[in-house]
Amino acid sequence: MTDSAALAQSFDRVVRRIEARLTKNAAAFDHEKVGPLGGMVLLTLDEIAPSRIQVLVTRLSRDKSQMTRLLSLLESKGLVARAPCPNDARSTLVDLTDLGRRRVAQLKEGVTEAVTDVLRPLEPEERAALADILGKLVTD
Amino acid sequence: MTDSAALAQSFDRVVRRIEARLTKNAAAFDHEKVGPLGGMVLLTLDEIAPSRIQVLVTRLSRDKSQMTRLLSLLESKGLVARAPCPNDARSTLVDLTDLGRRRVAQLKEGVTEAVTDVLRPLEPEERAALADILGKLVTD
DNA sequence: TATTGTTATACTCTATAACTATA
DNA sequence: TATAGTTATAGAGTATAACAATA
Repeated sequence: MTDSAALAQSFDRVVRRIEARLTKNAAAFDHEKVGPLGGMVLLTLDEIAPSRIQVLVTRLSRDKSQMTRLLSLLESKGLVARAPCPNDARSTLVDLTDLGRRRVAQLKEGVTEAVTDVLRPLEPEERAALADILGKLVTD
Repeated sequence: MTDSAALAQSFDRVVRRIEARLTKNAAAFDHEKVGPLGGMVLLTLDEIAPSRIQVLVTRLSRDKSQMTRLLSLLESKGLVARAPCPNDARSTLVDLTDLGRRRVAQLKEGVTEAVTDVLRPLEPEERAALADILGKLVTD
């Protein structure tokens, strides 16, 4: 049988290793000091912007109040911009600014380096399998 | 090619989903209110106790000061016990108490339920492959 | 009534540095 | 000198509830 609790521990350990490496080298790529969560939001926006805030909340499984605060921070640093949603006056659209796009590129380099480092023990096929399997878990 | 940044995002999303589910149902299994990190430490001790603190620090990739604080909390709740290491007077051995062992059992049920829920989209072989791959990343 | 987003508050987790004791 | 563990502090992340505006 596959022990789910053991799986949770493995997930935690792998993610913590990645986070620790990212934090250690943050000065090299997190020039605006957006932090781990800020980085995730920027990377996500790079894929799906412009995006409604609620979409970010659901996709990243974070609290909406947290997303509000974080977006205000990113906006104050000139990395993202909020605009009213034309289809629904309750909603707000968030998009990357030009500066935001440049920072995302730098962010990606740092993240790629950390992840590559942690995944080094894997064969290319295993890496591909991992990407495939994780992809199936976050389809939406 | 396999995009490492995308992989990091998938990891984050999967782990956050698990964490969110765990938090939501915490009242059902986290009777001592040890929190997510406290749960991880207890699950780890269930596998490798008695263990030196430094081993926990390395294995979980957490800061040693954080581990000190957390262990003091767990000790105050009667879940773990510290004892001097006979081989090295600088070190401290941590072990689960009987109460700690009982709590771990309950914890495992809650974690198993959350992880099983999140991994439901996977076929059994994919689940096994995931466990295998993650296992290769945390060998030590 | 339900949803979107904001504000406020309390709690948990993390990073860093300084310190003591032992190897 | 180096390692194990502790203490202290600041910063980042998270959960919860209450609120205003719109659907």
